[in-house]
Amino acid sequence: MLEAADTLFAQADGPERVTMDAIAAACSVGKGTLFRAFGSRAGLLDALWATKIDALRASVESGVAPFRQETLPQQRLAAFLDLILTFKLDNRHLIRALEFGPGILQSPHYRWMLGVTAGFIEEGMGSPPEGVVLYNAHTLLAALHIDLIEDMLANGLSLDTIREAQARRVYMAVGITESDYKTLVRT
Amino acid sequence: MLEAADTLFAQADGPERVTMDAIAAACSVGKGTLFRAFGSRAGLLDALWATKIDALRASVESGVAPFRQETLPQQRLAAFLDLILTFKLDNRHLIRALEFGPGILQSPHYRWMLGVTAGFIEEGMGSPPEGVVLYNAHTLLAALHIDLIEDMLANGLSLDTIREAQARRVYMAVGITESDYKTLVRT
DNA sequence: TGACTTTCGGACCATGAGTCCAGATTTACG
DNA sequence: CGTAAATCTGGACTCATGGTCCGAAAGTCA
Repeated sequence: MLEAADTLFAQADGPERVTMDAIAAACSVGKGTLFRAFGSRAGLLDALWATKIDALRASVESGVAPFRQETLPQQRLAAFLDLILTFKLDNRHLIRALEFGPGILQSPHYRWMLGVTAGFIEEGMGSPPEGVVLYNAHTLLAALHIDLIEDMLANGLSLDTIREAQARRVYMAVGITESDYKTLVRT
Repeated sequence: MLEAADTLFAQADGPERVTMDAIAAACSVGKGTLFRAFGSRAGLLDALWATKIDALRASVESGVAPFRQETLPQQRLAAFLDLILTFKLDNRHLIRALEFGPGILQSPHYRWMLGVTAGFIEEGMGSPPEGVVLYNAHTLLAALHIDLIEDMLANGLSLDTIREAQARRVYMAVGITESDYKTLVRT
């Protein structure tokens, strides 16, 4: 049932074009059933997102590949954000639908990403000023808005350029110590 | 006419609650007239935004106060972003309506902000790697999404904390030279 | 088989953006 | 002025879409 919806989103040119009626039809099921199962459009999108994101979650939490404990937090963070980037591009229509609805920031999935990101940042920085960790985590994720990414891609930035700039930014957000920052500002 | 709409947005608790019918009624005008004047809801929002943003535009382009040529680009950028922050908070409902609609990134107003931001960054950095200026400009602005700001405010970060973190980030985006960055990464 | 419960599906409702045209208002002109 | 043409106005109407609801179908048990 989710698969049918997923296919529809993947094929459609815009997420707004995928109506609940269309999804119900694609599942050869009544609209009532669809709504009984997911409660609302948002619920359906959430459920879809959940199935998609489980792979990410698993690889991060089971500490394999670039996420083993020995790897520098900076590198784990960079790898994590890069993973999210490709994930979003792979599911751009679904993600677009999610990010245009209100309340993504409250969604458990976003909250999870935020927590992971903040964790890596905290590991990487010493004891940063109050709020900086959370701010940096939020803004790193904000740089991954699908709309923004696609706009950059459509305006001449290559995916690799974006990747590099993002990595650069990660090191800046995490790798610089407070004292480095202070000497920098003082000049 | 725009004033009436503005008042409605300011009073309503959510921008979705402000319907075109309501605006037409508040203007004591027919819906037809409203649509003839602005073309669509998006057009109306845009027109409203334009009137609001003109003040910002003027102060930045006329080079007064924190925007005189002598001021460091970093400081001008920080001042600019801070201005946008307060501007967005002052007009949160309107801005929310804009940012939830698709295509803000294409809007001339956003493009203007992007240009100004990128200009300051370029002034402040030497000759950064291809695409970094644009990337940094985009992501600095992305950190100002009203939804994000309000979420942070609702989760214990004070406005001053956000301001400080933002300033910090500006200096990192602009103030660090390429060689500083490289020695940093190498460690 | 027959009474009772659960689930299904699509007709139906509510809402809000955008259209359209009959009438009002203004302009043009003799 | 008076009248005809041109323009403008407002709100009734269409249309799309998320969400509800109820009669029917299917399942369950004795």
